[in-house]
Amino acid sequence: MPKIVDHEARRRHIAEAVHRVIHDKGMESVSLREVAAEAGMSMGAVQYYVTTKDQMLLLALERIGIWIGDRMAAVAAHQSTPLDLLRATVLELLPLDEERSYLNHIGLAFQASSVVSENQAAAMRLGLPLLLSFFAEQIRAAQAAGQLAAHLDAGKEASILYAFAQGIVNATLVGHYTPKEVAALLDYHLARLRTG
Amino acid sequence: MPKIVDHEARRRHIAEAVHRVIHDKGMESVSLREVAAEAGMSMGAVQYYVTTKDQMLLLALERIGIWIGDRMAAVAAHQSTPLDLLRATVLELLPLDEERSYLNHIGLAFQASSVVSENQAAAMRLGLPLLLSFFAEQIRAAQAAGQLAAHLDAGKEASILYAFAQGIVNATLVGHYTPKEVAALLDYHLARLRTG
DNA sequence: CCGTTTGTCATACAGTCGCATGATAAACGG
DNA sequence: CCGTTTATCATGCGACTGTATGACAAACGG
Repeated sequence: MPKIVDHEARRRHIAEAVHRVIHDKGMESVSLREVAAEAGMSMGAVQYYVTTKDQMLLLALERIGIWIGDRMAAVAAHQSTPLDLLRATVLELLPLDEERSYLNHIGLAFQASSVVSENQAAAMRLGLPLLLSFFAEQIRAAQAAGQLAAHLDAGKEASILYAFAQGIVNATLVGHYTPKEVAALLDYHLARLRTG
Repeated sequence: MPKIVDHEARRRHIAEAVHRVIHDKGMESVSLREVAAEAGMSMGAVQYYVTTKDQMLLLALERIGIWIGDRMAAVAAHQSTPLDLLRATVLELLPLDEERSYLNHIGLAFQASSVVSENQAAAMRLGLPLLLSFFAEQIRAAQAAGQLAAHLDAGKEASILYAFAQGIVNATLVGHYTPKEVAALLDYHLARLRTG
């Protein structure tokens, strides 16, 4: 068995096991043993790819970032107008189906964990500016296309839009909103930014 | 020593110790021993007031709700116009100083924990509608007073405002915004809701 | 003054934790 | 074919976990 193993695949496999444990039993019950069992491998094998628990969590966190990035890129390739793209991108961040709910669930756990672990906080901060500048860029494009009002501050609107999305995620995961209400709220907000 | 003890005070004392542990070392390192040490009492004494760990966390969570409620009530007593009150109330929820940062830090940890514990999720859901309806009421009052545009949907605006606040909290706790930027964002958003 | 309640404490329990170690086997390079 | 590298494994270690239990002291009611 040894020698010919795809390290990248193994790491991804471990990261996904961490995700499942976080989702099913919460961040507090993430342990090397639990993750190893979930991944279907021995504890020693996990340790071979990840020397410490913090490293394991960091690996899982980075993979979440990649996952989100991939989803965003996929959406970006399929939309027509800047405003459609903006709307689709925000929707992509919201827990509107099982996969997005799963992703947000894990993201929220890491958000809380990040406040206490500087490593994780740093990893978390990596993706944020990219997302914000992407939002801002799309808002400016929509303004140029006459879809959004020209007087809007694109940077601030991007921040507000992102904050809105995160807040909705929190409330929805606790069970306060239904997917339908969430989409309606986003459309209501976007409508007010329109020209006219 | 026994017999003449203020049970309520003891429970509050324990809850505050839990808060400090969550804030300083994260939710994962909350244990009966750790909390007892933080509270300056023996483990047995803690167990006398709280029979299980879940109960202890629930107690700490309820106390957070009370704390926030008290802060909101205090603010509500000191403002003049509906719009001022609305603004002040939202600001009260944001991590603009050490105490509010402390409070939000703990709240975020519970938010993540709640997704896995139904008890905590239920407790979390308790305060939310109160806050949302308070926001909506204040928005309607501001509309009646001519401070906010009459065509706004008060309910949706309340939801958006709260989501915005929660999202800003997340980003700020990870270290992305400064208090000044946060306040500027809120004012920018409120300005667009104004009459005219 | 004495029995009962109320509060506190130390300790025991079985289980889990992160991490380290040494053995073992498979595939490689020579 | 053989030594080295790569990968996996089982196991051990001390520390810590949540919970249960029994002893014990202080204050009460009668």
